Amino acid sequence: MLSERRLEVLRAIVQDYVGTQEPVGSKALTERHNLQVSPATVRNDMAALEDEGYIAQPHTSAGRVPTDKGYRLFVDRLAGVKPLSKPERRAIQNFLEDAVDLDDVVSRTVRLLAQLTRQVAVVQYPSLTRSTVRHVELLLLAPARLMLVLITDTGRVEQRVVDCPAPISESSLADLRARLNSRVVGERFSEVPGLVQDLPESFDAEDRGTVSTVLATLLETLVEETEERLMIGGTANLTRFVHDFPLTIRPVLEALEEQVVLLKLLGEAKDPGMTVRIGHENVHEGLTSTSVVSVGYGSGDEAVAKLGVVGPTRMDYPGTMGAVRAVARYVGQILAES
Amino acid sequence: MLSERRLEVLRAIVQDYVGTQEPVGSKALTERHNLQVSPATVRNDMAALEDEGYIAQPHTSAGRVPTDKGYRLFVDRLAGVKPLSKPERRAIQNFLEDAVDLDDVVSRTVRLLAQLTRQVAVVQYPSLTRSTVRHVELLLLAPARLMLVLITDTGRVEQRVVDCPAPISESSLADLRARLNSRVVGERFSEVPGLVQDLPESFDAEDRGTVSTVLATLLETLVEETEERLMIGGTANLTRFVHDFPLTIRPVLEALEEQVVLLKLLGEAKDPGMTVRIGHENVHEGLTSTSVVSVGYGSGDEAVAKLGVVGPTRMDYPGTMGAVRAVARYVGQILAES
DNA sequence: CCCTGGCACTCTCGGCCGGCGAGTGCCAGT
DNA sequence: ACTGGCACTCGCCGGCCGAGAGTGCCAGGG
Repeated sequence: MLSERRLEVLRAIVQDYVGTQEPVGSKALTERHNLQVSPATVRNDMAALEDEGYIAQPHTSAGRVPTDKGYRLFVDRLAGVKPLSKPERRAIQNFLEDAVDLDDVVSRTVRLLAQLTRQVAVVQYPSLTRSTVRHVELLLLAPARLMLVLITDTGRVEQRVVDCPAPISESSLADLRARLNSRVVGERFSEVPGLVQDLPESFDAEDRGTVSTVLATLLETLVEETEERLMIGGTANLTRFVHDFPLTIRPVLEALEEQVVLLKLLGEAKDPGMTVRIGHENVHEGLTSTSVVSVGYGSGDEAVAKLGVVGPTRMDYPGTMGAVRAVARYVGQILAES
Repeated sequence: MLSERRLEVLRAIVQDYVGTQEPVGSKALTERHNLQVSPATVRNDMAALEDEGYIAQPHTSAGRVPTDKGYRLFVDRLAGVKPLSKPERRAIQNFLEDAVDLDDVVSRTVRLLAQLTRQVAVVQYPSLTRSTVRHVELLLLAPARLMLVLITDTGRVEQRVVDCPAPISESSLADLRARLNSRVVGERFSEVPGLVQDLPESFDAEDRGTVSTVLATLLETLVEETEERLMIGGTANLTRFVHDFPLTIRPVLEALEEQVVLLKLLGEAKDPGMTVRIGHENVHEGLTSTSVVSVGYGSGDEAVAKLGVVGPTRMDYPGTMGAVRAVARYVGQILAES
């Protein structure tokens, strides 16, 4: 067990290192933080912290640098979340309020997060697993070809072209449209399959094939749309670290281009509250020298999706966590209003 | 006027420099290309080329490097477009054929271009200026609130929520939906305003305000959607140049995040055929050390949008142009089929 | 037992120097 | 008009050195 002062030393090391980006030595520590002990004492503490694996020295006789384990202890026990200032919060709210549609909300959120944290921002589109059907529309494109449009309560619209096994009349289609909507509107996606299962039976034999095809496509769309989309931004912020790790930046950019990777990254954080994954805690090997701060956000009491930032392990955790949390809160608010 | 051999020397310099990324000297030139003259002669030619501004030396007594003007001459007069190999073309076709919808086509195209050219790929979504309305749908969300869904012949769907000045009945709405569609379906966007202008007059006074509001929203959507969206990819390829210009990469990444900038970039190329903008020919200051190769592509005989790549001025122009042209061709083909 | 001051040691970093080699410009000769 | 020769210019690389920062350890004192 580490003494109180040693924890304090670790905290000081993390803070200084994050601020200066340079290994921090014992003397500098005692000067900048009023630890009330001599450098020699701090050195002993540092040796102990190093034994425990919380800090490391890049080269013999250089200052110390926090390890992933050190950052972990820091965020878990030593640091709080730094709330944003009132003007900042107001700016967030104003900026998000001007959004005109869902795409705009997400894109504004990404820009906001990237700017606030000066890091790479990732925002998942609101999830559809918990969302409900607002409307299903069917349009005849050709005698045996129609378009299925699905509108969700989160404001997303998806369309699919359906090739029918047989031509269908406008009246039958209107019939199907009406019955379909009366059954599924307002229902959660997961409920839909059970609700439409018996629909084909109530149609004439000639239309039954088409109805089945339409329903199959609808269910398929629901499933596909449950797989999330996301938007990223602020990659230019990565260049701030180019001088330090020119060779680390490439795998990060590559990972960021793989939506699958990012979705998994966000998805891994099971906690609906804030999650911080530090360095090697990220399984994807391109991201082992980055940290990910993510949090769920939602339009109501439930979290519908996640957002977060990706940055170097040497990030300002309290500030970043504060920004992420605040943005998530306001986005949820905006979504609930619309 | 430059002699034939001097042009040949310039071509050799460009080719060697692009290949090696290092300033090329007179001796190396005579060895690698069989110019049939001595290094001394080449030196005289190089001095002449330098006087004319086609090449420059980074430092006294280093080899020569092409200038923007040199590259310009190279692409205009000295280089052809290098066609892709048959296996490459087949791979492109196969990869694009598997696309399931428009988003997928665009996303696959981006990945393909980025991979083929090992540069940053930019693909504009098919333009709507020349496209036509396939269907307009109106859905009642609340008594005085409805959703407008616009479907285009390129397969894009856009939706807007409309707040009406007064409640509207389902029957009036159905009436509006039918009349609206009978007028605009199949028409080009630019024609729509004139076609719907007098619609409000044919409705009862109570609905007239709502009809006007709906029409206004529709026209607004048409205009907004004429402003293009685009997708980019392959930014990780930028890191290949990080060692050479660590400070150049940041403005490039920033520019790439600004859709407006990219749209202007693609839009500036008036020629529907291939356009190459080299270095300072790009007005955006972040991109003055990059070249942009772009070309229009389309589903039929008309170009509906552009695609291209952004890379360092020291790129393999013939190869890049070949890849860009081939991809554009196949995308056009795929779009025409679907 | 914990803290402190002192001290010798290690290593990085920046500057400096000198040699090497690539590449050049010029000139005289064919 | 081309070529070979030659002197010259620099950038690059490796080695060297001194400064400075930081460390570990030890002996002494509260």
